Amino acid sequence: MMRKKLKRSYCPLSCTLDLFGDRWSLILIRDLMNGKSHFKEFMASPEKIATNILSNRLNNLLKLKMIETCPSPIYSGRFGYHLTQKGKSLKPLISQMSEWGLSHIQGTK
Amino acid sequence: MMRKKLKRSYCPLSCTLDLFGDRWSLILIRDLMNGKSHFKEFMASPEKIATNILSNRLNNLLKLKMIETCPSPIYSGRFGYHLTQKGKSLKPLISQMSEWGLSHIQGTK
DNA sequence: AATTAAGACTTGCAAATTGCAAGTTTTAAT
DNA sequence: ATTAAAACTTGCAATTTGCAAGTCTTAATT
Repeated sequence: MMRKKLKRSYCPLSCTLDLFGDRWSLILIRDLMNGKSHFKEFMASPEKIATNILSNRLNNLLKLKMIETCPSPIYSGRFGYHLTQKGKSLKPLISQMSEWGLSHIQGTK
Repeated sequence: MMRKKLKRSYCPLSCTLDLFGDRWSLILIRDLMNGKSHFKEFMASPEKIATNILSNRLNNLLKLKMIETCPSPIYSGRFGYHLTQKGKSLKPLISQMSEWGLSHIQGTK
């Protein structure tokens, strides 16, 4: 599991990091924002997440209500994941972080 | 150590997470932005970072040139840490993350 | 000059998390 | 009825974390 003890303090920054301050959660949110919605699609991203981590992070994001499952329009009987309003609200944060990377890290694109 | 293999991909978001996408680095940056500069001061924050982690993260941030050491104006012979221009450029990101926490996480203040 | 103390780390080690490979299960197409 | 693909789960070794205790400077006190 990702982390059990919630809230190291009442600081909003620290609390946010407690929720998804790991190396993978925001990568998934990015993929969801780019229209991905299936397990296989997340696995295809260049960062190469392991299946157990992917499964764990998706469950965590579900628990946090950042994403929801819905019947897949592609694979009948299966379902896909998509961002909730709460998940979508991370857009500015993702953008900010991407922009920082673009302007401060060599070789990003 | 924090992580050895740099760059899971060339995505600016992923690269940024590779640099300081952990539970502590941004907490330290926050403290530095709030004027803290000594080991002891970082330890006094409510999140209660362990000394080995603190030491490790400070070194990482030094290596990344997000912070610099400088002769301490308080303790002669000692030194303090302070943000470089690059470190200060994280301000919008920290703000964005804090604001998100404030408006989406119960009990933050 | 010797002793004490505070600041800043370092080390050791157990516990938790991560990553990789391999195995399962479920639904769907042939 | 078989085969295949998607979506997980399990096992396990390696890495990272967190806590306690110890060390090493420099600074102040006696």
